Amino acid sequence: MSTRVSRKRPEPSPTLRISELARAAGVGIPTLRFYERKKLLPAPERTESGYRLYEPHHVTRVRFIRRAQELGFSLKEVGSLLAMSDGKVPSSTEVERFAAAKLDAIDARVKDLQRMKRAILKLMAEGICAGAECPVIASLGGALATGAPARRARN
Amino acid sequence: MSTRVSRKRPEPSPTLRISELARAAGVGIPTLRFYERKKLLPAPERTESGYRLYEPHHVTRVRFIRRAQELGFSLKEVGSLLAMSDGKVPSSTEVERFAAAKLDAIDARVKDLQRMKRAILKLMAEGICAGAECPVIASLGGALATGAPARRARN
DNA sequence: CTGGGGTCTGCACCAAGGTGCAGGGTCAAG
DNA sequence: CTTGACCCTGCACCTTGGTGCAGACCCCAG
Repeated sequence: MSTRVSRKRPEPSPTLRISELARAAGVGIPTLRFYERKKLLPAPERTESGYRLYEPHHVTRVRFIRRAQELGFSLKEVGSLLAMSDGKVPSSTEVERFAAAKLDAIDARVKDLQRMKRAILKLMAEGICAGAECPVIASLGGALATGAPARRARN
Repeated sequence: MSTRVSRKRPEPSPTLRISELARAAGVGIPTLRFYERKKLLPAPERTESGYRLYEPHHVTRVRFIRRAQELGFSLKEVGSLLAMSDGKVPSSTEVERFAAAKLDAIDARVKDLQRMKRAILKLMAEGICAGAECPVIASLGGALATGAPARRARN
């Protein structure tokens, strides 16, 4: 395994081809091409024959994408985060506004998760609840009796 | 507004028709029919002419679905949570195992979010980082130098 | 120089979670 | 009894985030 780089290329050029990056980052090959189309990965160097040549830090980048996704960020948002970290971003104040917004979003998400956690714990402590009275649902579905905000309504 | 229920129906039957539920819960009408098909909402009563008639607690239920989704639960998972809270669930131990798993998942998510938050704060404190060295990426994308776990690899 | 991997491109397809639209029934008001 | 707002069903379509597949290079070993 991996003897392919073998004695024919002992130079300090630790490039990866797509299958190696895929394996290292734990994703499929089509996914990498997909990320490239979506500009989440830069178009990599190519060999003369057109094979993509990645560098080790791309592994980190791809893993970051996956982790961020698991945290509930869309690929578009991940792209913004990456652009931010790449320093390739419009204005510096914009960076800060974006980052601040992200922080708020994270805090809100954490709070909601903790609310749900408490509700689940309560549920387990009290036994199964009946119908509409369930604390889990009430804790997150509650309109707070402040009337309906009503964000959308089409068709 | 809502004079439709007016003097023609003063009985203690506070039913909602679909547009009212949609408005109250902040979703579109097709979404409600979609949830019904997906068994997230029970098939409601109908009028003689086939109009759906919801009850007030359905508002809570729909709001719960949306909140849970925002927290990163899929509709399938939300369905399990709802089934759990409805008490319509296979075995009681299964409930607990599911709930425990959810709690673990929530904890993990919170931890990652907090990790990302710290990284963003650091990023803001230190100014924009360069390329692969970015603390945001490193904090979440890091393979921990333990070699590649390599979960998937198709095509 | 032939075979078996690996890779390329483009296109089709998938699942989730909806959204929109046509064609038709319902119902209260004017 | 017509009009307009609402509702019904079914079907098509959309976006996101990928997967899979065909057809064709590339490349190294035997």
